[in-house]
Amino acid sequence: MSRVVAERPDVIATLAEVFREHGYDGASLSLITEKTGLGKGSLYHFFPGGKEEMAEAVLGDIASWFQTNIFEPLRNGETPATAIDDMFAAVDSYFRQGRRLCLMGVIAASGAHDRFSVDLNRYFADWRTALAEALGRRGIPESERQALAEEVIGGIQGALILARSLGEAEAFGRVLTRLKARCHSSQT
Amino acid sequence: MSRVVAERPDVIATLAEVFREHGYDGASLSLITEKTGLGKGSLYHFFPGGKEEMAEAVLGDIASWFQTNIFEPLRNGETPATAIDDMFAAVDSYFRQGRRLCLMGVIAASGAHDRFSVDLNRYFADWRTALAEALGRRGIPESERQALAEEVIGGIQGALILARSLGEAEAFGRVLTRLKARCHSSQT
DNA sequence: ACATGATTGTACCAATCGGTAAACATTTTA
DNA sequence: TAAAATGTTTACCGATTGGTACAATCATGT
Repeated sequence: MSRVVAERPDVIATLAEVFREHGYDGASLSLITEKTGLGKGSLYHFFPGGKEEMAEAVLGDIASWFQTNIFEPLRNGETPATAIDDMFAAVDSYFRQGRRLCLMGVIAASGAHDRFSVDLNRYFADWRTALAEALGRRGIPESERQALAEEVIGGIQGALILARSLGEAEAFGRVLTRLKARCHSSQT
Repeated sequence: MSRVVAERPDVIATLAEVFREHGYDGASLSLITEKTGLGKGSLYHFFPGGKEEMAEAVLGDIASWFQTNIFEPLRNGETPATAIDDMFAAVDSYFRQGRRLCLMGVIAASGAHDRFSVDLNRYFADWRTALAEALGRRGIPESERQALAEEVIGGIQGALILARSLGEAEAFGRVLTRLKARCHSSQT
């Protein structure tokens, strides 16, 4: 039962943190080796495709976390209002009150963005669809849903960058509060 | 009068494009050499501090462009309402209707962000201050100004990332329109 | 106890990284 | 027109990059 050696899933969380902090190009193999405590041998055993496969694995992991914890509840939550509130709470906690960047955003803003365009596209498109659907059940008119969803999702991404740049993590919470209010005031 | 050889300002625009497209770490000297048409010798003649000084020069250039074309009009525009409208128009054009990323955001989301934290901080703080001031003259209450300014500036950043990730440049325009409306509906 | 597969450490690779040196060409100024 | 700036070319540097090969080690079911 107890395994002294590492297993692939164990590494992914650390990999995510390295990519988040240093970007795709900035995350060198030696840095990854250092932070994970795994030598190149182990790394290439788990990820034969190298750095690209490592990033792909991390992005897949994140995508499925959001699918389970954010998108799914938005689509099937008891009441849409609480589902939306839950989304904001989960987002605030996931991004550590504005102290943690979104790896999807980090990759999107990097030179490696075209290498992972499929993952990026699916992540944002799924989020937009799920949120728009919840907004629809909340009574937001068809014509408004998608645009409001885009405003909210983009707003979250931007608030993370803003908070980091200003060195004011609290700015993230302030924006989040406003975006949540948008979702609750039916019109506009 | 006519100069065959290059001058420092000529290079900066090209450098900006390279950093924007490939990020700080992704913009290798050989790539910069290729895109600018300048050899390492010329590059290091203009920027003795190397890559870091190149990026610093580009960020300074961008900062002063925004200072002149966005922040200053916000502070001293005839009427605050048109100053704000002008800001949105200038932003839409500067970011090529969502097809161009913000280099400040790109750097902020990269591993090199702490190397340029001063520039990033000033850029976003200045923008926030200038916009909040214009919103104040527009009648937005003191308590609202800063938060709304943060929502707008963050919203712009996020919309750029969203538009690129979705492969839908138009999403940027949609968000911009909504943010502009926020600035004009006095309350909330 | 032993074979087996999963995991890891070490040494190595060519290519590229950012950066330097200095001879060379071109303009500008005096 | 000569000297002094200014700009350019080329060759080179050590360090680091992502990646490979493979023998050694480990945990485990039989």
